[in-house]
Formats: sequence, C-alpha cells, structure tokens
Amino acid sequence: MSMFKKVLVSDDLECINEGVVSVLHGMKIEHITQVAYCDDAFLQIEKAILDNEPFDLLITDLSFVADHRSQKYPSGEMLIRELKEKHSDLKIIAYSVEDNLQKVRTIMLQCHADAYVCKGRHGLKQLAQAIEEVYGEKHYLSPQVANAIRKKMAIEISDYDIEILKLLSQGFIQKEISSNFTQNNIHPASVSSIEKKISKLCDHFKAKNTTQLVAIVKDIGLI
Amino acid sequence: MSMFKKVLVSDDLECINEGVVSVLHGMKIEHITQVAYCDDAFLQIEKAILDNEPFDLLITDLSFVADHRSQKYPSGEMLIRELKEKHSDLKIIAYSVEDNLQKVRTIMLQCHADAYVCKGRHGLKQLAQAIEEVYGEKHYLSPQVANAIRKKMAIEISDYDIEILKLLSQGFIQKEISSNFTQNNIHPASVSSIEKKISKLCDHFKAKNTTQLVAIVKDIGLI
DNA sequence: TTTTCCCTTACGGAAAACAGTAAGGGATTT
DNA sequence: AAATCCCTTACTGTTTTCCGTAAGGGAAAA
Repeated sequence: MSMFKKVLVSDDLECINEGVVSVLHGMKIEHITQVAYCDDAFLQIEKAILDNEPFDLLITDLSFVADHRSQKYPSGEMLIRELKEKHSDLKIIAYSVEDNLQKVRTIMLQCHADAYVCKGRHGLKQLAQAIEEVYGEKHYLSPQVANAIRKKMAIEISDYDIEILKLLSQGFIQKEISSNFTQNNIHPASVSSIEKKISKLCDHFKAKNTTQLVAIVKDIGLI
Repeated sequence: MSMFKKVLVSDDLECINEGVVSVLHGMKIEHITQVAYCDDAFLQIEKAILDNEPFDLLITDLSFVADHRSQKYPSGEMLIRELKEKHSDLKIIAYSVEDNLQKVRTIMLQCHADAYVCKGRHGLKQLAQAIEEVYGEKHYLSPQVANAIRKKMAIEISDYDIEILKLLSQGFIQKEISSNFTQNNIHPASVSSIEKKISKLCDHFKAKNTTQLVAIVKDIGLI
C-alpha cells in the first residue's frame, strides 16, 4: 500500500505536533518535517520545491499564538489560501480545535483545503482517516462538522430528520415515532408523513431500507 | 475532571511510545515516564513505591525484541502477571499489535490486566478511551477483540453472526442473505435459520428490531 | 438400538415496512 | 376569486419481517 512520502506538520503546540507525527509514523511515512510557525511552513515548502523534492502533504493548525517573532502569515487560513493558489497539487489538511461551521466552509470552499479535522477526543483517529482519503484524491471532514458542506450540496438534513433517525436507531417503529411526535407536538406527525420522510432519506443516502439507512448515518456521524 | 497523575509507558518502539505520550499529554497527565525494556518498567515501578511516589498506571507493549541486554522479563505478559500479583492496585493497560483472542483472554483473565488495546488504525483513540475507563475502575477491550471476553460471559459472537450483521447493515433482506450464503457455501443458509439467528442476536443485544440491532453493533464496533 | 437432544429447515399467520395513489387544506400566484 | 402548487394525511395492496409451531436428521447418551 502506497502513501504520502514527504509530509510537513505545522502546529505551535509541541505535544500535538508529536501526536500527529506518531500517527504519521504509524502510517509508515518516512520524511516528516515539523515547524511551529506558518512562515516556516511556507518557507520549507518553497525551498523543497526549489530543491526539486516537494512536500506531498501539509498538515497545519489554524491558530498560532503570536510571540516575539513577527509573521507574514499570522494564521493557517492565510497560509492555506496562498499555498493552494501557488501549488494546487500540494495536499493540505487543516487540523484545528475550531468547530464553527462557517470557519469550516471558509477553509474548505474558499481556501480549498483538502480536509478539515477537529482536534477532539477522536482527532488523531480522524486525522489518520483524513490522510488516507486525501491520498485517494478525496476530501474529508470530521463528523462533527461534516454537515457544514453537506448542507451546501444536498439540501439540508433538518433536526426533524435527525430526530427520526435517532428514534429509528433506538428501535422505534413508524407508528411509535408518530405517537412520539404527536405527544411532543412535532409536525408532521402522521405515520404516512414519517414513512415518506424515511423514504426520502433512503433515497438521499442511497440506502435500500431503514436498516442500511441507520448504518450509513451512524458511519458519517450524523447520529 | 481528575485523572491519573503518574503514568509509566513501556514500549520498545520509540515512535509508538511518543504517540502514547502525546495521548497522555492530551489528557493533561503531568508525570510521564518512558522505558523501552520490561525490566526497566519493573524497576521503575518498584523504585517509585519505595520512594512513596508510586505510579498509578502502566501502559505496556507485550512483545519486546531481544537485544544485547539480557532480561528477566522477556515479555509484557510476564511483567503484567508479576506486577498485578505484587501490586494489585496498580492499573495496567496492555497495548499490542497482537489481536489473537486467546492472547487477549490470557492477558485479561490470567494476568489480570485492566485493559487490552490493539495497536491498529484506531489504536490511539482506543487507548485514550481505555485510560478513561480504567480510571473509572472499569475494564476496556478494543472492539476487534471485545468478543474475546464476551464469549466467556454471554455465548459467542461468531464470524457467522458478524457476516449476517454486515450484510444487514448493507441493506440486504433475509432472502438475499440466504442466497448469498448458499452461493458462498456458508451454512446454515435457509431464510428460516437466518431469521432465527437475527432474533437471537436481537435478544442478546436487547434490540427491538433489526434496525436497532445494527445501530448497537455499530456502536460497539463489532462491524 | 433406541431415546434424547439440538440444529436446520419449512410453513402459516400477524405485524410492520414499502410503494403508489388520491383527497384535503393552506399559501402563493394569476 | 380562481388556479396552482406543495405539504400533510389517508387508504390500498404487496413485500418483508416477526413469531410460533413442527417436521426431519444427525450426534450423543442411555
């Protein structure tokens, strides 16, 4: 199995940097370089291109605490935007604590990052998955921010939908969901409407039946 | 939120050691000591007790490659067994590539480790969870080896069961599963038997129907 | 050998899901 | 005001699931 060869990790927190590096080690990536400033990241990447040994992948934080060194790129956002404009073939993964959906949209749609991973309890696991997806020319978003983009491209998954999916995953049948909605004054509440909504969700997620539907939405972290 | 204060990490591979350490850092654990030999681990733990500053937790690999240093404890297994006999209040997490179920049983039931985490794609995430569980006086097993112990207490979840669950999660109906099994020469293959097996699984996992069943086994990582 | 036990399979009825059609009502448009 | 559109709901028939019962067969026990 092939994988990225040369990776640059950019994060001002040393311990997080090490966690990322350990993930990369686990994926048998040999050439790993670490930097703690966006400007260093930019320079390293430019230099590597001049040396004809360019980086394949950049993993960068978004917020860097300012210190004595004055920086041209104060944030990962600017860094990503510039790098993607100049070197569109360089893959970039944003790795941040920020889970604001608008921020995610900006980074993905305007800065054109390849993936957005949230530093969270499952951050490293998701980072590993992101690396694989990006290597396969795909995009990746941490589940907790996945609907940031999904909302753009495929209409919305409403709270109403989520509620149905949750109840389904808890084993309630359509009639019970109907009663539940009636009690909680959620509309529409008829079995027929819920039935149709489930059918729409099955279409949307390309599921053959309710069982697969729940499996899919659990996989993408929607519930 | 409180957590372990003093942790010893024992693994002969440096990069994995660092990954573990980064996880511990992420959990705000201050006193972390690393060793690369089982004997060193044993001595560190004994010394810390004599100094009246004992370790709370040991995270150790199972297989250590032999080198020039002759060792009293050639494997993590022996180390765990001895330590748990002498110091039953020390928590121990085994962290290994080995996913053999019998090995897991040995480590958990005979050596009395508190958790068994597989070094895999999600190893670090699972390790973090294991640490939390163990801190709460519970045991933890990586999902891929979870049924090693479950088999002891609640009959076995066989590969046959897993296969049914996977096909269900992919939206196949019972008739299709039957055909699939017939083609692949898996027995029993009748719709009736599959039906009954699903029913048993629903009982076992306390699921009201197939949909909830799949949701549950996805949650515990069985599929 | 006979009996017993358990697993596989088949069958039938009730419940639920699935799929298609249509009626009613509110909101907007013409 | 009338027409149109869309959402909610009801109704119907088919398919699938769910649940109990029972026949057949192989393995182990008496």
